[in-house]
Amino acid sequence: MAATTYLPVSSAVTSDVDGSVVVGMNGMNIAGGYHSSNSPRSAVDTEMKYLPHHHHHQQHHHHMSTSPSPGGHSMISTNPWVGLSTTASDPWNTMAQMHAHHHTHQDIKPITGHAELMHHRQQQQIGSPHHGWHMTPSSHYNPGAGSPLQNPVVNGMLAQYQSTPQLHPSIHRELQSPHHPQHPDRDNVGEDETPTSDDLEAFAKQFKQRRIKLGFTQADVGLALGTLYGNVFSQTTICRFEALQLSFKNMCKLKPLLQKWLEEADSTTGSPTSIDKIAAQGRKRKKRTSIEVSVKGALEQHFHKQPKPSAQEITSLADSLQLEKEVVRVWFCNRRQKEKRMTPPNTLGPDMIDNLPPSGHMHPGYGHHPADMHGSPMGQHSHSHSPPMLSPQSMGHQLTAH
DNA sequence: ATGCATGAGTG
DNA sequence: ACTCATGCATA
Repeated sequence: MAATTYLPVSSAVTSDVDGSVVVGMNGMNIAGGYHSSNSPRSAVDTEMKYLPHHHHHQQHHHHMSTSPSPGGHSMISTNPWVGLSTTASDPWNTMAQMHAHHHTHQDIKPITGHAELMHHRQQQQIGSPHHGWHMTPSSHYNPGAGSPLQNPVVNGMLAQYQSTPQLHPSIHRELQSPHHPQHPDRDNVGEDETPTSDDLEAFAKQFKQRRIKLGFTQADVGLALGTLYGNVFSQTTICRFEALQLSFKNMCKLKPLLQKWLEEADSTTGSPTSIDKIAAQGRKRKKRTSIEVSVKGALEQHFHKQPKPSAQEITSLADSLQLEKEVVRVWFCNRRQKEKRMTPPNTLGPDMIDNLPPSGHMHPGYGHHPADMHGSPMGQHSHSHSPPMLSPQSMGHQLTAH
């Protein structure tokens, strides 16, 4: 069933280039191993206690004033460090005030570091995959480690990258308008400008290869991006980038950063400086609910029939599957997102029968049919060149009419 | 490497 | 209430 547990969630930390770490907590600060010219290694497992007191994170936030908030509250935090009241609301338990949102933060980007080459994971204390509401601050292995990172840039945020929010679905990728501001004299730098799916695929592959050769872990890169530009990313994101498991748009956004990191990384090969650190503080987060395989199968089936079930369908479905409605809702959201990734999942269970087209013959690998559904923009990747990713965003249904 | 989750932004 | 970008916690 559903395991609903709340866990503490990390907090922000400020690491200094020279290895000093400053944690925003009362007398708590942990330091990880530091540099090691080349041999990354540093092991420090710090256990943090969950503090019912959220400090608040900042890390980055940007914001343009021009946000027409419906509520009529446009607030620009002049000082990112000012204590913003964290809406500590438990959507699952005590949902009450949902106003007073000062959206000035996204998910925080905790910095975890160290441990990589080695194979020591000491975490994992959960025996049963469900039940329990514990707030265990401890245990969290830290990926990333002392790696040859370099680059100062600390002190709060400076390079405020444009967060590339969905400005608006104005897509116009390959437009060769006669009036587009391009370089009169092209030598085509081949650097920026919307890459194609193939470019991304190629870059991702190259990136991964270089990264590994340089001896960096995905977590390292994520961290480095933070020290480099002020945008920290998790191991997850880097991993997804490499695996092309992000949306086209997201890939495009990240590429420049990773590209730059790559340049920096191998140009400075041999430069010490490493930072790592971690911190955890808390804010509660619902624990991951494990959905039984059988239930997943059922969800998949419904997904095929109706990718976007109505609120009520969700309710009844949740009821019949004995899951919280919210869990089901989120499941569908995530499932939909998956379909939109560059490397979409092949929705097909080994034996997912039951909805074959009347014609009765599908290829091993796909099945689909009515309903509409866009197609996966990009086939796994069979060189040649996959069809351009279409416009990310508003491609509700765009069949690549060949 | 991924499953489930959070939250900002949008309607 | 949904989409999207992201990530903690896991497997």
